[in-house]
Amino acid sequence: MISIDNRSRIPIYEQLINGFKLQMMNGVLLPDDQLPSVRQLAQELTINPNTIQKAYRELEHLGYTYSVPGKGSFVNNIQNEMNKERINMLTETLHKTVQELLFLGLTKEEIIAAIENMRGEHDDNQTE
Amino acid sequence: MISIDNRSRIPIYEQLINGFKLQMMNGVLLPDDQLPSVRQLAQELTINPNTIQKAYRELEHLGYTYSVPGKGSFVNNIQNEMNKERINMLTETLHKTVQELLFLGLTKEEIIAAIENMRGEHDDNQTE
DNA sequence: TTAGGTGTATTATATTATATAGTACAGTTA
DNA sequence: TAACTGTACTATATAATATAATACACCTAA
Repeated sequence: MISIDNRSRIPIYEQLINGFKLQMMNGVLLPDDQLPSVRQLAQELTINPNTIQKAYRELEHLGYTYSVPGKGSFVNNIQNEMNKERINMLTETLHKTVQELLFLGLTKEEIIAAIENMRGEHDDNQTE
Repeated sequence: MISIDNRSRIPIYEQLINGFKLQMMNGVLLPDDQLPSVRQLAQELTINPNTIQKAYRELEHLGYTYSVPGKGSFVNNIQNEMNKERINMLTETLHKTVQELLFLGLTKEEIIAAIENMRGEHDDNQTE
């Protein structure tokens, strides 16, 4: 279930978009899986249906889903492309982060050692 | 000079805060250095003095600066603490980024290789 | 065929954060 | 004294966001 933080600066509709994107990336939502209906999700999360609608409209516009009036909203088959895009984003973040750590005095060796010591688990947090 | 992006979602006053923080971290602004006056900076950046004031108020509240009415705003002597805090933030970002890259199928070796190949320069971009 | 589900569109309103505008006052300094 | 500093205050404007209330067309199962 997607969780909403009402106190976040990120708008609700954008939290929804991010949440669904994550679920697609992580295989929780597979191609042609149906998303919750606008009204149902609105009721579950206690937010306005128009806000859900806005998120769904944007998800479809971004190519992540397709909507069939009268039936529902469904996941598009673009997992590979999404992963590539995501990897590009993360690689860029990695680059900037390492650059600044280097500037602050850490050495490459220290940074690499930190990575070596990481466990292989996945952290399912939402970007703030 | 601090640059402002009027199209960013980050409010101007927060861009100012981030900009000054960066200048302190990078040694551009040293302890007891004077910040530009509210009115002068407002004129240079073509933004309202109240917006500058808000940023300065927040910077002081966060402990990064101290203000003397009639004299000006000055940098506090907390460089070391700031660097430590910044390193902690960056390390956490590094951790999350690597975790997600691992989840997406990259190997530790690939990630480390990417870091090895980085140049040691510093990228002075502002967080989006 | 009908009832109840689906997405979609529209208009109006409220709320909040942000930014601007204008003014004022007290302290500092040359 | 004049011109600079920070600071405070009220008012207004604007944009983004969220809610509210309808309405319509489509689909599906009873």
